[in-house]
Amino acid sequence: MPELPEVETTCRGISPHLVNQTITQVIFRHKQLRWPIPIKALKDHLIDATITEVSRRAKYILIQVPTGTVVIHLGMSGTLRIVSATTPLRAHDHFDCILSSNKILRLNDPRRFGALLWLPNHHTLAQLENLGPEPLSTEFTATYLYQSAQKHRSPIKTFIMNQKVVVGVGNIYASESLFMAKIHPEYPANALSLTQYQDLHKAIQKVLGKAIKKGGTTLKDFCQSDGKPGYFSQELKVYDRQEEPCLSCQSPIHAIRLGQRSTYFCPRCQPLPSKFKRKKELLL
DNA sequence: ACTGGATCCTGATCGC
DNA sequence: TGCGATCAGGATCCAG
Repeated sequence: MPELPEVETTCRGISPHLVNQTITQVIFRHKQLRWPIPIKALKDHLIDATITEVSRRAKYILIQVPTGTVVIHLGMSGTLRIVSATTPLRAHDHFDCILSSNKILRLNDPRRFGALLWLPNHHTLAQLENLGPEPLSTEFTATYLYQSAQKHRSPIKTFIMNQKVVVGVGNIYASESLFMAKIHPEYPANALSLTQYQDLHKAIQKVLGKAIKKGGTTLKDFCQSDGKPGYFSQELKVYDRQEEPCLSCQSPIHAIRLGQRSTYFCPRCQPLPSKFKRKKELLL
C-alpha cells in the first residue's frame, strides 16, 4: 500500500524502533526484487552497525548507518513491519533485519516490484538522482509546475505522475487532485494556464496533506499486525467510483485508461475543450 | 527531448 | 470448482 502518505507513515512508524539500535543479523530469503539485492554489501555494512536515522525521499525509505544508507522502495505491494522473533513467516517475507532489541524489521513484497539497495556514503544512486521536488516542500510551486509544463504536451495526469516533475503523486492522488482542481485528466500539460496550475498545486498539497494525516491515524498500528487498507475510500471523490454519482454535481463518474493506468474524473466538473478531445480515428 | 507502450511479478476477482 | 482474462496504490526501459 505504498502511496506517499503510507510511505511517510511507515517511516514514522518504524523509525522509533530502529534509531540507535544495532543490527545483529540480516536474513535474505530472495535475491532479487525489482533489481538484484546487493546481499554481500548489505551484510558487510549492516551487521554490527548502529542505525542513526530513518528518513524518506519521494517513495524511498532511507535507513542510515555509519558507512551508508539502506534504500527501500515498496513498489506496488510492499510492506515494512516491526515484528518479533516469534512472528510466523508469511509468503513473500524477503528480508529481515534483526536488531539488538530483538525486534525485527521485516520486508514483505508479493509482486517484488519494490527495491532493496545499498548506497555507500559519498556515492549516488541513479534512482535518487533527477527526482523532482517534494510536493509539500516550498520548492514545489504553481509557477514551477507551469514552467516545467511548457515543453510537455502529454496529458496533465501523466505529467504530474512523472517523478522528474514532482515526486509522490501516485495514481490515486493524481485523479483526486485533478478533480479538486476541476481539470480534465487528458488536458495537455502545456495548454493549462498559470491560474489552473495554481488550483492544481493547491489541490495536490491539500489532498496529499490530508492523506498523510489520515494515513497517520489509520495506520497507527500498522506495525503490529495488519493495518487495513481501504481507509482512503471514505475520502476518495472519484477514484474507483466509476458510474457512481459525482459528489458535487451527481453526474456519473467516468473511467478511462491513461498511460495504462485507471483514471477517474467527472466529465461535468472537469470539462475538456473539444479541441483537445482525442478522435478515435487518430488512435487507430 | 518527449511520448506511449511493454515490462517486471503475484494475487484477487470476475465471467464462463 | 476450475480456468483464463483482466486488473492492481510503481517506475524503468526502449523504440519512434
